[in-house]
Amino acid sequence: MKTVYERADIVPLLAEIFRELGYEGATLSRITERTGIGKGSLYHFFPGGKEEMAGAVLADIDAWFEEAVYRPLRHDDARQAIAAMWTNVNDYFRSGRRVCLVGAFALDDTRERFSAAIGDYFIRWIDALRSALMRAGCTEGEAQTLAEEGVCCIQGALVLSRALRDETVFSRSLETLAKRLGAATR
Amino acid sequence: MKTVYERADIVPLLAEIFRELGYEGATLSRITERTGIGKGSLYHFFPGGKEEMAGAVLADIDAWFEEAVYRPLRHDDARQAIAAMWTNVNDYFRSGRRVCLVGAFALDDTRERFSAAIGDYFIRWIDALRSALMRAGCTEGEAQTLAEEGVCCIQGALVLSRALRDETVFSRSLETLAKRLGAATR
DNA sequence: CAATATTTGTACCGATCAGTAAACTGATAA
DNA sequence: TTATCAGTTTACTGATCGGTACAAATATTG
Repeated sequence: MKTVYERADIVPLLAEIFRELGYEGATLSRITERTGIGKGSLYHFFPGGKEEMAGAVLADIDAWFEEAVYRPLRHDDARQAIAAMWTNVNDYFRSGRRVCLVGAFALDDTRERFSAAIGDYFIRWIDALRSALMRAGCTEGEAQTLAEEGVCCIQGALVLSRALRDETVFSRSLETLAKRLGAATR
Repeated sequence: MKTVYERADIVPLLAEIFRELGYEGATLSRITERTGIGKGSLYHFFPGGKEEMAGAVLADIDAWFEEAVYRPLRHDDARQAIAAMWTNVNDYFRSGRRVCLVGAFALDDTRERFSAAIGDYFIRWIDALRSALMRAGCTEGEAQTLAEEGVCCIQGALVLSRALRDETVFSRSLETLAKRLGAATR
């Protein structure tokens, strides 16, 4: 019996492990242990080792957000895209049970390895949200402040709901946020 | 030449290392390398090893917040204590250049080791802030929401300002937050 | 001063780390 | 059938991991 993978199947598995254990905590042996994928296969797909694995995961996450969140915010109906963001984000982060890997990497030394990817992810999120807010009627300054605040609170809510082991904190924060941004665009 | 430490001198040094490298990233050899304190001394003061070191750091952090933030929020003049919180927190986190170790631990597997300490820290922060808000004139529900939101945004601002390498994000978030809580209490 | 207790430096332990090498498997296709 | 090739398994490397043992150095006390 021998299971055959391709790169695209492995990346989401790696993502979940990095999320749970962090970059330093995700050792090669724990990865093989949790996925059943041997070192040989891992190094076959990611010759650059752990760093390339994490890089691929970050790129995958970025691509998902680009398509599901940023692009709609930039190009679709503004109010609709913002509303979709709340539900997409709540689903994606599993009501706070799942962590934002980009945010987690930003907090420790791992930031130095992936500085560009981490900065980009948040810059583009804030920019996209600001764009939607302006199209929905905010001034540029107001939109910038609210966009920053929105992304900021999402990250904080992930920390807080995990710390308190209370997923209602996350969903509740999103609702409060949705109301505030909604009030500013009508 | 031989330097002699006591436990109380070592804990803040450890704190800075755990902050920068995270729990898994803070290896014994990196600790001795950055502090100049040998393994012999470390295990003399912390027989429980790395886990006891991190525990001592968390207790130290908790004690600082209890005295500088929570107690004033619970017992001193409410408006004054809240105002002091913003400046204390901004200084403590060095305008976002320094990370909240408790929040960082909450994001990965390290949470399992220090679950109680992590939960307590945030519970008590939120409770203390809610107490002050109520004494300043908020209803209980309003105070609870605002307190949660305050702590939540501080954590998010730390993530965001580190990710963007922009400390103005942190200070700006605190100002926005201060205004919102100020408006709710007059 | 001498005796005792505390603190530190060094050498070491087995386990695990990231990474390498190469034999092996199974499918595709000439 | 045979050659090729992507992918897997296994065994291995040297380095580093957290932790221990203990003697040397220093403080403290008598």
